[in-house]
Amino acid sequence: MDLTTKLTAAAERLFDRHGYMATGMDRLTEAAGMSSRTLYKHAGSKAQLMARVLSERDRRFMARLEVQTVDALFAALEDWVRVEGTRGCLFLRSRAETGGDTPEIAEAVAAHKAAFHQRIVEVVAAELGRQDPVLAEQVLVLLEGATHAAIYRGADAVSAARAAAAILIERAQS
Amino acid sequence: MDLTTKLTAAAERLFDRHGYMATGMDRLTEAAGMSSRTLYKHAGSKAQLMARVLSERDRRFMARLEVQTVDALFAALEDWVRVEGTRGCLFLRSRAETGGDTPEIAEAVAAHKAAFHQRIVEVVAAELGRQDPVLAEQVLVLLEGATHAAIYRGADAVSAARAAAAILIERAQS
DNA sequence: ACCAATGTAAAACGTTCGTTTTACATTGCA
DNA sequence: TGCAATGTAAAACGAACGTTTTACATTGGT
Repeated sequence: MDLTTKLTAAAERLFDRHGYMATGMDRLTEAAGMSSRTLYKHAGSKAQLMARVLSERDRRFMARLEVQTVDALFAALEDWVRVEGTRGCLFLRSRAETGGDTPEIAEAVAAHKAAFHQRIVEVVAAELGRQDPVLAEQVLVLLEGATHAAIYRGADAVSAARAAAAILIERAQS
Repeated sequence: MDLTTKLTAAAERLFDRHGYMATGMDRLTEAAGMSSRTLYKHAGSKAQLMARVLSERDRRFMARLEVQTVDALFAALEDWVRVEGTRGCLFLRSRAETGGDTPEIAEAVAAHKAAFHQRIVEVVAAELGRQDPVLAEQVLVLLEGATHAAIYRGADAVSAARAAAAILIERAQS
């Protein structure tokens, strides 16, 4: 495996499980199995490393949302939390940890959330055959809520959100 | 104003705006307007201070949720974000920042989220005249989702969630 | 009048932070 | 053959971390 890939994977794991600020670079060199010299050659800085973790995560997450129906969005989220666990949204968390004061991170988060919103708008439009910005906002709230409620309510939160979305969609179709 | 109160208020402001880990104790002494000796007499430690911030916030937040209807829960959240801003849930954020490894914080968060869930169950039961655990879970997801979506979608997220909840309630009543 | 409590100001504690540097080994290509 | 690139190991950088301590001022109650 490529060293940059190995580093990014190790960083994502540690930042996600223990927090961005709480993870020191020495713990990262150990987890990535490389010297700090090599780490900095590939990472640039801690903030740049986090930004790369986020854009990599955006790629993986958004790939799962390439679906045709709203219900499939929630099915995709169910798969995601089964694989990744329920620790909330790494994007919002990393931005909050840094108070929005780290440009690389703030930009990666803004890009992801814009894409996320756009995808939902598209899927809702495809399912209804027309634009419905309010319904899209409600689906976004349900997805965001499922992600964060699952932290302490478990996977039931996701299936409850899924059922709620089905009701809202059905109502909007008739 | 009491020194302990002043300290707790200053700590809540800084922890919420800049993050728990990112806020140093020197910034806290300056914001609270007291020496570090006095600060530590009242705070105990940084983690204990955060725990006190959280239980104080729990008191203020839960007081606003002493309502009779689900719609009033969302009205209360609208008021809350108008006053406190949209930076997400400080409880979930502080637990994530510490990886759940700081017992005082983890316990304060668990206590708050249990009370939050319980309150929703009660309000849903009062409105329907019967228990409905799934609907309660959906309302919880909508409240949690509104809180987090509002970070980047603004207050519209809360009113969208409010409208969605109204539909779910209406459907459950008939 | 005095003692105990409570506060300030500031230095110091040892540790850890993110990052850079020094010195050296390995490897792949011209 | 040899040089440039890429890696390791480890020490060092100054700054900042959470916390404690030293020395001193103010104040309120018996």
